[in-house]
Amino acid sequence: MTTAPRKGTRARLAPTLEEVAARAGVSRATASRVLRGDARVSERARDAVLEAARAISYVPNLAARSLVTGRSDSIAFLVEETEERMFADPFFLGMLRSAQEAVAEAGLQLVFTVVSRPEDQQRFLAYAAGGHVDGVLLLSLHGQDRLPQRLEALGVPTVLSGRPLSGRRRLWYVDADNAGGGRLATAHLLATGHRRVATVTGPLDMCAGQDRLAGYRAAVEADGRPYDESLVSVGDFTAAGGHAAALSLLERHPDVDAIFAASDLAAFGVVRALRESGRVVGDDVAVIGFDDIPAAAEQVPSLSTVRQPIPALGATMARLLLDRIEGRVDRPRRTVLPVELVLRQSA
Amino acid sequence: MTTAPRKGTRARLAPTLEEVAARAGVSRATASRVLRGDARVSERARDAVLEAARAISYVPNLAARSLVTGRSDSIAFLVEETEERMFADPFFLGMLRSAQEAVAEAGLQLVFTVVSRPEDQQRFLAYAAGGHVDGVLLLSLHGQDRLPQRLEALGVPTVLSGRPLSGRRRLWYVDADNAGGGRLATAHLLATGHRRVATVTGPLDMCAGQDRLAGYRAAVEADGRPYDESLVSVGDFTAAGGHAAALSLLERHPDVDAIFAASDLAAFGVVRALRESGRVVGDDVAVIGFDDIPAAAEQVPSLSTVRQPIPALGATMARLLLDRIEGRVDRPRRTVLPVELVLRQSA
DNA sequence: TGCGTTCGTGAGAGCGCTCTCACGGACCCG
DNA sequence: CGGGTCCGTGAGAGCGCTCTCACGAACGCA
Repeated sequence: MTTAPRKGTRARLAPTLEEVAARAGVSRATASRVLRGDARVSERARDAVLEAARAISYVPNLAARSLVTGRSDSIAFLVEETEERMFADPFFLGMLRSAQEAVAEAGLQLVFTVVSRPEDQQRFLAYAAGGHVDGVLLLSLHGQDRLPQRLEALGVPTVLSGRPLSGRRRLWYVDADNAGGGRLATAHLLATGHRRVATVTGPLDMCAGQDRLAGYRAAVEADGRPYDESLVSVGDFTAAGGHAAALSLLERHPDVDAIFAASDLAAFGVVRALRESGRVVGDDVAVIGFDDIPAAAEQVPSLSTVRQPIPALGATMARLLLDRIEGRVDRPRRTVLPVELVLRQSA
Repeated sequence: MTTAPRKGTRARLAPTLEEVAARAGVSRATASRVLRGDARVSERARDAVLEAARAISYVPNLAARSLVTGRSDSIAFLVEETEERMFADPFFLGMLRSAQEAVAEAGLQLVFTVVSRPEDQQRFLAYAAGGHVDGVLLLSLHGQDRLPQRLEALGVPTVLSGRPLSGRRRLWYVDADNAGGGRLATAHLLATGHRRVATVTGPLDMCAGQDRLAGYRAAVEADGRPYDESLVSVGDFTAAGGHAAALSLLERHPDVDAIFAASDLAAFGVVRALRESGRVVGDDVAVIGFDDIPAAAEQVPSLSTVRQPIPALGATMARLLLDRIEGRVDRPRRTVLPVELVLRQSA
């Protein structure tokens, strides 16, 4: 096992189906049928093949299989963020978990890839289009990134997390009702007597950021107020971004009495800024976040927030992609899942 | 593009090398040479092939290539933890980042897989042994888990993060000097006048947990004191585990004046327990952690800790695996990287 | 001028599997 | 008892690529 492998060959010559078949005294075709679980095989042949395969530790060569079937039986979970941001945001964790479960249940392998630099994108494209995966679950799409279009053009089925900003004609996606959530949160703040309701947005090159802001604006205007841009401070879904955005907001409007933050992490940053300025969260200033990550309930004071159905989002993405790969669905489908306002101490 | 694909076929028939060659007016062999960057091709042929490939958006079928070369040009980064624990621990983040960079630099694709349930392990084994990856970087090996042995037996080169507890004969690994780190931290606590120096360990089914404890013990005995098991409280590298372990420790030994925690996350839990019991960290009780994750420096008070060279660990693992795959190294190699004591406010 | 050496190229085998097709035997029905 | 249907099986093609080998042209040197 530890003899130097010649370049380009496996260290150990792997047993082939041919050898299994010979050992079991059947043809390659029959051995293949048994190992793929085809029903029309006699019990005698089945036992012989399974025993032979076990005896020589046979593992099918997936490249050879893939070359014939055109399938790899694996799915990519692709996150276009730096590793740092991905690990910092429990949203990705929840999505990964639920997608992983759904994909595993279908008997496929989920491989997780993070693309943080432009050259990574090119390599991933060749990897996916080269047939290493049957489809891609793509998270965290920014701005005018054409990766989904390029994947689709190369024949790689792709399902996005979140509505893309552009080129949405033929793209498949699963999204939460971001605008509805923004409206819900803002309307609640207005209805509970707050007069100066501000918002710390997400990145505005992402649809989720835009939509949550649009929801805020809709709620403000539905309340018969003018939309005041100075009450809007742009963040980026991170705690640090939320903190900075809140500071600039407090400078412009020291009398702000409620803030809708476009993510829970941003809300944590907002809360820190408020506390540093001597304000009491939930009393002087109400705060509502977005996502309902587990940490939201554990904050002091606990964070009111708009709950995204993260497990359902991941599972729905995975199932939609699998249905598409199997040819059970053939026209681009977009799913929008409802959100829910969760009231705690901060509002 | 959106016509229903027949089961088992790609939605769009991908262009083949044959078509590129025909379009460029050369043979398949020459086209292949150009696309793989083989030097011995005339400029005229090269240009024609590249132009033809571009024109029809040719992407090589990696399954076909892999069938011939026996290589997939991708590496698995495998974490045997639940998704939650993996995301909660910045150690994995740092390892992923540095491994990803080293692998990308060599032109290979890194795929990241998390195995949290026993059935996942079986699927991964078939995936890896089936030739989808050329090697595996395996993190977070617990107890008697035989996965590395099984991978090696199936011909999949594997490099471990951390020395395995058993079957270490033929296994390759990269580790930090855990025992040395434990000794360093404990010796410092003893040298600075602390009289009741306790430890909150990691999981004792992992070598890192055992070794850091062994380092603690060695330092205690080197100081001429008896090794007192009641000063040892078993944790699991998590903050919650550290908190619980510290509570039970404080119950047994209210007069403890220094604690060596086997991970920074555990140290955070210890600090919280101390604070809850009214003790002042760094004053009443000194605390030293292990890892030096970024959050350690940001705590109040900032956490003294044993710094693991996380970027070097990940990069070394990746390079060792790549060297092995290329046949540049052929005998099992184990690398142990030095650690360093970083003193801050907590000790 | 003749022979060896390089260089660029193409023909063709074959990687390990799946899948279609054809075939023989067992079975059922009229 | 003959003609159908089924059922289990094997032969063989071929997926798209890489790589070895052989060949002719161009070049160097004696």
